[in-house]
Amino acid sequence: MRLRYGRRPEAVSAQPGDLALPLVPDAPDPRAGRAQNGGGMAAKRSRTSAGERPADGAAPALRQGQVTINHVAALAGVSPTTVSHVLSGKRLVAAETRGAVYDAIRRLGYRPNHVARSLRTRRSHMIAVVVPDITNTFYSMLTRGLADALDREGYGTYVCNTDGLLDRESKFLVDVFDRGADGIVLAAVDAASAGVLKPADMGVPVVCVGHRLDHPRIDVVTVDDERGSYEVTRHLLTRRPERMAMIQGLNGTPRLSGFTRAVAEAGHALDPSLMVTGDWTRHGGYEAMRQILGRRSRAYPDAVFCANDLMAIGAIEALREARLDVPGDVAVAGFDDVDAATIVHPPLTTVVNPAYDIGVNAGKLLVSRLSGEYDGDGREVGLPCLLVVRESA
Amino acid sequence: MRLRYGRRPEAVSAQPGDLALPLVPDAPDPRAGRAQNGGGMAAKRSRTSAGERPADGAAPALRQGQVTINHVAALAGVSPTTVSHVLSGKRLVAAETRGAVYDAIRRLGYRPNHVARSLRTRRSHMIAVVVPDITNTFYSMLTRGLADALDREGYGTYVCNTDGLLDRESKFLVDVFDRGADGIVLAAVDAASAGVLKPADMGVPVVCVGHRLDHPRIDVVTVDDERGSYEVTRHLLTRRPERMAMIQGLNGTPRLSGFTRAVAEAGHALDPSLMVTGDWTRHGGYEAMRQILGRRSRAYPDAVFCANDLMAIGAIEALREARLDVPGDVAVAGFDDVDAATIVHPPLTTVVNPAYDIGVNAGKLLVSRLSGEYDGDGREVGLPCLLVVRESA
DNA sequence: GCTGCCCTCCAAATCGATTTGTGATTCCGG
DNA sequence: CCGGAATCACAAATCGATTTGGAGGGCAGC
Repeated sequence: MRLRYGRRPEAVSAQPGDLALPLVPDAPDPRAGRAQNGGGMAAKRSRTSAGERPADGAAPALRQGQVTINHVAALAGVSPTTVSHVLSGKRLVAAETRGAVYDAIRRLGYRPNHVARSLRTRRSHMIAVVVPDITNTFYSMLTRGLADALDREGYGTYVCNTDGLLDRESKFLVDVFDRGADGIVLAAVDAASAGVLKPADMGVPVVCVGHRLDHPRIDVVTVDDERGSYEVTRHLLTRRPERMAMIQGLNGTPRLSGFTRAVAEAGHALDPSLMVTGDWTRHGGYEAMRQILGRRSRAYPDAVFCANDLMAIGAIEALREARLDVPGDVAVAGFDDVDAATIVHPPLTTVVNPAYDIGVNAGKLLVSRLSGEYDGDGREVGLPCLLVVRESA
Repeated sequence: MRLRYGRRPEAVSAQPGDLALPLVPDAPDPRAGRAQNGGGMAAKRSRTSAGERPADGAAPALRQGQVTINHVAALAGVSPTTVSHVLSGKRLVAAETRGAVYDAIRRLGYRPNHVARSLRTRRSHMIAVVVPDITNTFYSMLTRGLADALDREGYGTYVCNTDGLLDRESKFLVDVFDRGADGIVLAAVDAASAGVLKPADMGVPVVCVGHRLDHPRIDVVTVDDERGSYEVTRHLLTRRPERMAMIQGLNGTPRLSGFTRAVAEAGHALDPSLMVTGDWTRHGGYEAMRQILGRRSRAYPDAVFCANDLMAIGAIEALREARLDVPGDVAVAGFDDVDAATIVHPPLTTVVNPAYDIGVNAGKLLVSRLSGEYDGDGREVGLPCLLVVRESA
């Protein structure tokens, strides 16, 4: 008759006491629990692996004080297998035994080693987000939304800044893959990086932000930029402007096309000299506006749509310098609705680009694949962007 | 006579060709390389571990297509040990052999599994940064600086947002520890969390931002807030104001004391009703300023120092609403020099808080410990903060 | 020809967990 | 009182790398 389980040995020599994380529990002598449980079958265990090392001189003890599942098993008087099952719940374990295990865990302050677990399960519970620059409000918002969505599900967030450089982008992509990230959110400007395809083909879920990647299993979350710019342009048009201008960003098609569509619908003609390009920065917007104002023909535009708020802010600065009133002389609208949009004077009319929601949705898409709840073709979730009218237009 | 090494077998059945990351190299039949090398000692290897599994029905193949060090070894006709040594350079390997190994690596598209490596070496090459909110420019700047400094050294960055909540802070701290982070940067508001001590005591390097933690081995990077506020206050005093006000932040001593020191030095008296507290946000600054303006006594302050730029911006808004001119009626100064400081009108006089540099320095501190270059007591690096005079004061 | 050393490489143990196949009990109904 | 099902725990293999003691061949010196 075995009287092992449920009879947690009274733990004579389990020194580490009740500390949450014992400082030096290096030798919670595994044999302590063993000796008391009747010495039956448990004693015949003969593996020489960890947890058995008594205190012979050659103790490795690198990051010292590691309490392993073996220590717990020994103290609880069960096998490591059982401890694992108690923890994961993958197989039934008698209530009494379970209690003993939990007790041992508490006494030793055991914390599972995630790395070892990851190796075996091939799950790191970490996802990576690749952005051009976390310093940019849009991306930090996105990252925050993502982190919040993932945190709820027990996933951690790993961040990479590419600065929009293609080589950094692919470098990070393989790095992240090698690190065993469970999923990847790609919000880099140039999502065309061949690097993404590897992880995606290797079975790591990838969700892309913005770009629609031509891959059967990559999810995408987009915002309807085209529609947003269309709406804000239509708003500008209600002021019946004579000359519409636009400061577009480097290779930014959807926002441009929303603008042209609205203008065309209204039957306006577009003066090509009023269509200039900025580099998405505040300074770029400033320069672009100066370029517009410096044209030969003195006919100033009376409404300007900027492809993002930063450039709109720069544009307003240039206009102020030129002693032009906003919105009196020229109306200005932006895109994104960053914090700064309400800090400039006058407050910017713009379109909200729901960065936080994009992050949350990317997270959900990822989680649904990771949990196995979804496993089909690439999906696309499109987020609307709302027009918010303030004083600049 | 052994003719093994240097004689990479001509690889008859190394199907995966030259792909960088073969899609399904599940069975680059390990025995292929083996059979050709003379069948000498190599054949006597009898372990049944990975890489030996032929193609029997029960193939696990979770994240399929993993090329392991064993595959490489087999193809190169050497042992896994040798491959490892080639990769790490920890022991000499004959040039010929090395070539064969590299060749096999290339052909198979082998990439080391970081998780397995971490398990053995106890190094994850990942550090964690714990911040209140990555969305806050100060923290995203800090994170960026940190990431840049670490990236150079081959470390990745893992981000946690605590929202300033103590329980989240400690939760993340143990999470990060369990995940095997090699180091931790703690920039959370309440660095007093007992959670930090665990990792620190367990030998994981920790560097704290701002707070001076009372622990012998925790490095700290601080900025001289007190000095900064002192300087900016002195600047305000050059305008010979009658009534100085300050909007301080929740529990923010150093900035407050710099202010009081400067005021006292100038021989001014402080009206307690002109010392109010905001919650570090723009709205908080707005409310605080309204509180000041709404006092019984009609004597408006003529100079206000705000503990951060966000509150200064809010304060300016409140002043504009009250039709008070900045800096004509009242001068305003902030602290941090965020982007928005130059977007408000008038541009804000402030003190630059070198967030990026803080991050870089935190990274350096960490790296110096991780590389073993330094291993002493906790250090402290203090960064100066520069006064930048613009139009608001 | 023998000893001893150097150069290369290998076998086996190890990191700390999870996963299965299987053995041992107990509980039932027939 | 027996056979089968249900329950519970264990041993051993495994994840993919690193690490260390040692083996074997080649060569020099005596």
